[in-house]
Amino acid sequence: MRRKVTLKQIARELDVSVSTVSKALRDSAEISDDTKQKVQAFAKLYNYKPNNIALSLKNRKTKTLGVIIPEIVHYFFSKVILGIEQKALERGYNVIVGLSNESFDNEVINMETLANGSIDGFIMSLSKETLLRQDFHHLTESISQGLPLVLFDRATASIECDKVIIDDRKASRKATEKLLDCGCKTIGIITTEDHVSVGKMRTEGYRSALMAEGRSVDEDLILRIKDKYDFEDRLELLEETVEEFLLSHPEIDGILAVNELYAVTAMKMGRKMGKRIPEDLQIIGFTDGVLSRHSTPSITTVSQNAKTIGEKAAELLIERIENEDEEAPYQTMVIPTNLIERESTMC
Amino acid sequence: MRRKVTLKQIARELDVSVSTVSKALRDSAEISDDTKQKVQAFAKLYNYKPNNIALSLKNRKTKTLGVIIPEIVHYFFSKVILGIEQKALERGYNVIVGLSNESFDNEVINMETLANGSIDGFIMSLSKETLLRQDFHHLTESISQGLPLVLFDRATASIECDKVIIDDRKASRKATEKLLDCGCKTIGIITTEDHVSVGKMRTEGYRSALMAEGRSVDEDLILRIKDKYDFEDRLELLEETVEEFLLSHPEIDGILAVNELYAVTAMKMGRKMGKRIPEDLQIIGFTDGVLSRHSTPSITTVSQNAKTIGEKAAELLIERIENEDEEAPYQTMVIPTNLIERESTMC
DNA sequence: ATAATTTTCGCAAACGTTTTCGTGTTGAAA
DNA sequence: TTTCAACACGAAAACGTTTGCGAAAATTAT
Repeated sequence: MRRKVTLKQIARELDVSVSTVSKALRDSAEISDDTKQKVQAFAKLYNYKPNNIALSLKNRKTKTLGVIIPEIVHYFFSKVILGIEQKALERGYNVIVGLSNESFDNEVINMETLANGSIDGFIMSLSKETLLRQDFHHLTESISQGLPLVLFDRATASIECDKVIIDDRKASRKATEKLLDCGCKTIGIITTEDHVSVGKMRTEGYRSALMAEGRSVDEDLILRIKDKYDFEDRLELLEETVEEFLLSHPEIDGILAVNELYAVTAMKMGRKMGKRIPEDLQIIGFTDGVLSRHSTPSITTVSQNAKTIGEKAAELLIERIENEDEEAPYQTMVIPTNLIERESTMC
Repeated sequence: MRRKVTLKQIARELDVSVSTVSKALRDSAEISDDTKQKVQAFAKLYNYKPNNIALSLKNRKTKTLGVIIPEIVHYFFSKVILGIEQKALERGYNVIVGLSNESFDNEVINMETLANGSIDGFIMSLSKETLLRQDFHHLTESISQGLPLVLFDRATASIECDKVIIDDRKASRKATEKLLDCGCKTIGIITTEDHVSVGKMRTEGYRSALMAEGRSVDEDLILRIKDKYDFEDRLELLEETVEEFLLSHPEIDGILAVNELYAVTAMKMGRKMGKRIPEDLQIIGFTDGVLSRHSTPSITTVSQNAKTIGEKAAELLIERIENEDEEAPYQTMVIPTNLIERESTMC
C-alpha cells in the first residue's frame, strides 16, 4: 500500500526543504530552473497531488457545499441535486448531501455536524416539521457564523438569505385557469397541509384563479393530505383518502394536484370509480417527473425546472462564498415554470 | 459575523495554554477541577465545537465516505444513497456524492478529486462507459493508495474488493419462470447491451430459465436497448424501438424487462397495439420504484432492496476503514431479491 | 580583490487540533 | 529543613500546506 506522497517526502528525497518543493511546484520565480525541473519531474513521477484537507485548513475554505434536503428518493429533489452537482463540479466544488427525512431534529443535527468547518455554505430545502414549528434558529446560527445559506423551494420569509423558488401561486393559478379553459365545471385540489409553504401558496393560486372567474370557492373541494400519509408504505391511506374525496364529490371534473403522486393517485381513483381521463376528469399535477411522463394517460403538469433551480442555487452560493466581503444584497431568484400539456387534459 | 471560536481564543481569554484548554474539554485528569470547570463553562457559553478539518488533518481520517454513481435521478440509485446516508449518519460519517453521468472520464475525475484526502473510502457503481472499456486503473489506483472501495450493483470481477450485489441471473431466472408459470408461451426480454454487467446476467438468467424448460431461445426475442437511447429526452426513440419489437413479434405474450422504464414502456406500447395487460401480455420488470407501483395496471417486479444494498455497502466500507490493519478477506454480499406480484401478471 | 547585486533557498509561522513530555509548584514525609 | 512525590500546567511536535522574509551563495560591477 503506497500511501500518497507528501511535500515532506519529496523534500527529503531530493534533499531540499519543504518550502522549496512547494514553490517549485507552483513555479515560483524564487526557485532556479534546475531545481524546478528536478522537483516537478519527481512530483509527476510519484503523482503528487496536494492534500485537500491541509489546503482546507490553510485556506479556511473547503471548496465543499453542504446540501440538506428532506428526501432524496424523489424526482424533484434528486433533479435539484443533479443541477447543484454539475455547477459545483464546474466551479471546483464538492457536494456533501445530508437528509433531514422531513424531521426537524435531523435537519439541525445535519447542519451542526457540517457547520464545524466541513463546508463553505449550505443549500437547503426545509423539512415539513421545520416549517410547522417555524423554528429557524439553526439557520440564523449558521448565517451569523459566516456560513452563507441558500434556500430553495421550501423557503421561509423569516430568514434573510438568498433564495431560489418558483412562483407557486402564479403557477397554480395558471394551471387552474387551464382546467377552466378546458371546460372543467367543478375543480378540486389535492394539496398539503398549510404549513408547507409551497402547498399553501398553490392552494392560494387555485383559489385566486377561481375567484378571478367569479366562481365561489367550495372549501370542501380542497383536500389537504396529512403529512404522515406521505410515505411509501402508507400508500393505501393516501389512496383511500383520495377515493373518499372523489366519491363524496362526484361532480368534480377537474383536479389540480400539488405533486405527481397526488396527481397519479387521483387518476387511479378516478378511473376506479368509472371516470374516463380526461373526458370525465381532467388532471394537472406539479413536477415533471417519471410518473407524469410515463403514466397512461400521461399527465399534464407544471414543470418546476428542478435542475435549473439546483444550478442557480449553486451559483448563488458559490458567488456568495467567493465574495464574502462584498455584502451583496440577498437575492430571491424566481425560476419560471411551464405547463407541459399531456393527455390528462382535454385541450 | 461571529466566527466560530477556537481553542486558541478560549486559551487567550482564560489566560491558559491551548493544551490546557484541549485537555480540560476532554476531561483529562491532568487538569484541576477548577480549571476544567472554568474552561468547560466558557466553551459551552461560546458553543465551542472542534474544527472538523483540523481533526481530519490530525487524525488522517475524514469520517467521510465518497459515493460515485452513474445517475441520481433514478429510483434505484437514490434509494441506495438513502441507505448509505442513514448508515453513515448512524456511524458518524458524512457522504460526498459524485455523479459520473455514465461517463468514464467523469468517473475518473470525480475519484481523483476526492482521493486527495477528502474521504476515507469509496462506494461506487460503475458507469456504462467504464464497463464497456473495461478500464479500471482508477479503481486499482485508489485501492493501492489505501483507500478502500466497495462496489455495488454494477461491479466487475476484474477488481478485488468488497462488493454488494444481487444475484441477477437467479432473479431473472425466477422472474422468467414466473411468466412461464403464469401461462406465457412466448417470452421476450428487453435488456441492455451486454457490456452492462447486470443486463448481461439478467439476459443469461432469462435464457437459462427457458432452456431449463426445454424451450429454445429465439435470439430475435432479445431486444437490447442501446445505451444512448437511455436518456430522458430520448424517450421517443426508446418507445419506437420497443413498439417495433412488439409489432414484429405479435406472438409475444410475456415480457421481462431489466428495469422499470423498459417495463412501463413495453406496457404502454403493448396497449397501443391493442393488447390487454395482463390478459394478452404479461410483464415483469426490475426495480420496485414509483413507476411499477403507480402504473395502471401496476407492474410485477423484482425488488432489489436498494436501501439494504446501500446500508450494507456503507457497513462494509466503514468496517474496512476502521480496521484497516486487519487485512480481512474481501466479501461479496449477495442481497436477496423478491418478486413483488402485481397486476401485470396473471397469477 | 572587494563591493554590490542578484539569485536561490531555507526558516518559521500559520491554519486548529491532540498528545507526549518536561517543568515548576505544592504539600507531605523524613 | 531537606527530599520526594503528586499535581497542574505549558511547550513543542505533529498532521500537510503556503508564504513572507532573512540569509547564504553566486554573480556582476567596480
